[in-house]
Amino acid sequence: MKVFFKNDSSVDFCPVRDVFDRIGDKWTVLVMITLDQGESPLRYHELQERIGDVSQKMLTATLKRLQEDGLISRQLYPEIPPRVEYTLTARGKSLLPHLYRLAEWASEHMRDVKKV
Amino acid sequence: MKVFFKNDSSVDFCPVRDVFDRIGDKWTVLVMITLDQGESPLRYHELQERIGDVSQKMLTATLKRLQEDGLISRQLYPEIPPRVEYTLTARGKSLLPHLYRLAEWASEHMRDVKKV
DNA sequence: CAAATAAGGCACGTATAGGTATCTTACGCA
DNA sequence: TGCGTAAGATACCTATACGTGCCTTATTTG
Repeated sequence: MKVFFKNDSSVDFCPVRDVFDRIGDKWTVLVMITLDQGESPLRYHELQERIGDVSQKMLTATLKRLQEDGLISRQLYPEIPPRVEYTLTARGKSLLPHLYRLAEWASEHMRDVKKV
Repeated sequence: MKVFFKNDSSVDFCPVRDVFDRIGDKWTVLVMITLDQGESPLRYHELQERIGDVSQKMLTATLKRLQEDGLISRQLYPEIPPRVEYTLTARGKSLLPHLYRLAEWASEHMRDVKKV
């Protein structure tokens, strides 16, 4: 498998690098898992409350980017006040098992590993 | 499975958050995979060349942290000039399959996902 | 008429991750 | 006598990820 080298002559196609550049930020994975654990669609403020310590600015930015990438979908109900519901797309769901496996690994090993 | 909430009353134990805080930086995963793909121990400069665009400062810092966390081991041969070899530990190796699965997912999906 | 409500937008400030450039050590070799 | 070599250390600088605080909109309710 071709995994990552930037200086690999043939490519600027480096899966490992790409995926960690994309989801390695502070909130993306958390938002995806929160959506997965909620009973399907979650509204903006529900997400904010469940995650707890995410700022409004970062939650907005994270949701926007996830949507642009086709990992979540955004449904706007033009009521007053507005209602917006977020759901994982099929592509988003397809990523989750891998994240959970990492979480399992972490459960078993992170206690011994230095906290950030 | 308890995955992540910081405001979960019982814990400051949030596997997903922990593991991404730890390996979500720019170089950690790359170093681990480079070690895995090399024929076992790799020397400092070999790592630097294979990765290609890592700075000396960041490679040193990344290796040091990986070693502190028991994910790689460092063998110093006190010759002149010095020789240092890095290897994955058992714990380090146990993390790799999960990283490869993420890479596979990325191979299939990242082309459609916006690049950083 | 004022307040509340949901989902943000926007300006500003800071902390830190990461890059660059220079220095060190101890020896063999020309 | 001075250069090359491997593995870093250290000081300095910058870019950006992230946080904070205030503003907006359109309607309903007291």
